[in-house]
Amino acid sequence: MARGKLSDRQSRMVEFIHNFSRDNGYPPSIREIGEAVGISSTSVVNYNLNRLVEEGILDRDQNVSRGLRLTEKLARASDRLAEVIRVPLVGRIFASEPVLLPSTDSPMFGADEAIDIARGLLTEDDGLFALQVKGDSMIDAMVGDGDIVVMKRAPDWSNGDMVAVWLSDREETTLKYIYREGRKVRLQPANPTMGPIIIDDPRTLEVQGKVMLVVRRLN
Amino acid sequence: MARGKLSDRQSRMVEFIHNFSRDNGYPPSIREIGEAVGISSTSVVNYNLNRLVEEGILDRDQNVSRGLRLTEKLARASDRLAEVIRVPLVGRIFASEPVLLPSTDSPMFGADEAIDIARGLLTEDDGLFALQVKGDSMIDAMVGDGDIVVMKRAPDWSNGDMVAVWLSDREETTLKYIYREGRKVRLQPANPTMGPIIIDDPRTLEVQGKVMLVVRRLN
DNA sequence: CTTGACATAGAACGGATGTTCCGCTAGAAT
DNA sequence: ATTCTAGCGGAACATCCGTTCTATGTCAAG
Repeated sequence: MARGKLSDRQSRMVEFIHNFSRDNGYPPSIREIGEAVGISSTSVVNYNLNRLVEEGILDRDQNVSRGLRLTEKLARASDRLAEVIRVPLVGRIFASEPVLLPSTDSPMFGADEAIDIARGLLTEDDGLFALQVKGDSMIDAMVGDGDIVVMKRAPDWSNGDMVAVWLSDREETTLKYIYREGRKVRLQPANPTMGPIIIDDPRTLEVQGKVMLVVRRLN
Repeated sequence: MARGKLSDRQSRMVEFIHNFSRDNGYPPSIREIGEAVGISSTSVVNYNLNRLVEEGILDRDQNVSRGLRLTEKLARASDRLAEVIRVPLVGRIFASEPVLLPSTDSPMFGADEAIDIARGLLTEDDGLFALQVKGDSMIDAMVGDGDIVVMKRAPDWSNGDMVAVWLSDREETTLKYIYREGRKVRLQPANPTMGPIIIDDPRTLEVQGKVMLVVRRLN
């Protein structure tokens, strides 16, 4: 798509059409577009609309009032199916306690809160749950107080995953990158200035979930 | 919704309006509705449309061609569009360079890439843009390499906001909580183990955006 | 039976809307 | 200098479209 070539007028037209359609439920007329972007002549609006059609940004229906719609990325409802995944917010995560895992059978049940995640941010959509971090104990994973961690129930992990682990001998939950190294396991903090933890006995380690996403809301 | 009271005609009208809007991107005209449901008279269509308005199923704009839209759940278009906000991903953010701000006029359409954010995660939806962090220089803000920062164009900030600032004397971009303290400005790292930076001369400080959201994708 | 509310049909009116044609200007190409 | 093209403005036109008015039929309540 050769879209860097839009003139200032054309950009404003596209933006106006988008906003108008969103606000009113139907597209603007040629004269409404003209008034919005400061064009007195309907023929000029018509001319630029046809340019936008050539650019592939717009579709038009001839001889139909308001017969235009934006294409592609600003597309309409039909393309927007299942764009949002609702992930249940099942609890909080402390350093001092194991992760409270949701019951396997009905993940949505019992959670009164949930968080919406756009589908494009996730590679999978099954077995997901979210936890809110409490306290500053996960700072070495660059995860702070109040951050939301979206995890996937993943009994079997693979090298390089960031996981939530419960270390039974230390009685501690942490978020680390995990690597298998022979019989041992290496837990690597996300903060590159910090050193790894080597777990000699893998039985003291329980992987409770694979971190898929971290979200921090401000204000 | 008290829709058991709808006549057969009115039900078909609602269904047709819904399908037509979905297929064409704009609502049907009165005559198109009439033809679809087998009504020869425009006044009868108009009459039944007004009935649907009374039922709360339809909204109409007077004297506007195709000036109607379905309300409630049938209004897929407006609902779905509101669920996801597409934020343009306008560039990357380094410690060593000022933030590349999007052109003020139409931020939506210059960027080739974009990131979807569920509406519930954001409190506002205007003037947003996203930057991908490059490098580990923002680790004191608990923001790592590859993280995506959603910002709002905000020339005027208020105490406690996390902002992206360009420090002209240090030639450095950082993410910090910002507080006005008399004539000075205090920049507080998100990491509580680190101390603040005090800026004596606010003219060496340029607030380039207010951070609304930080997203970290793993795998 | 009469009345009145409701639903429908048809026609006409006026405004809204897309289309087309003509003329003008600025700038690049020849 | 001349030609060509892209872009713009204005006006006229035919049609699309919402609105309104009148007339007709149905049906239940009085």
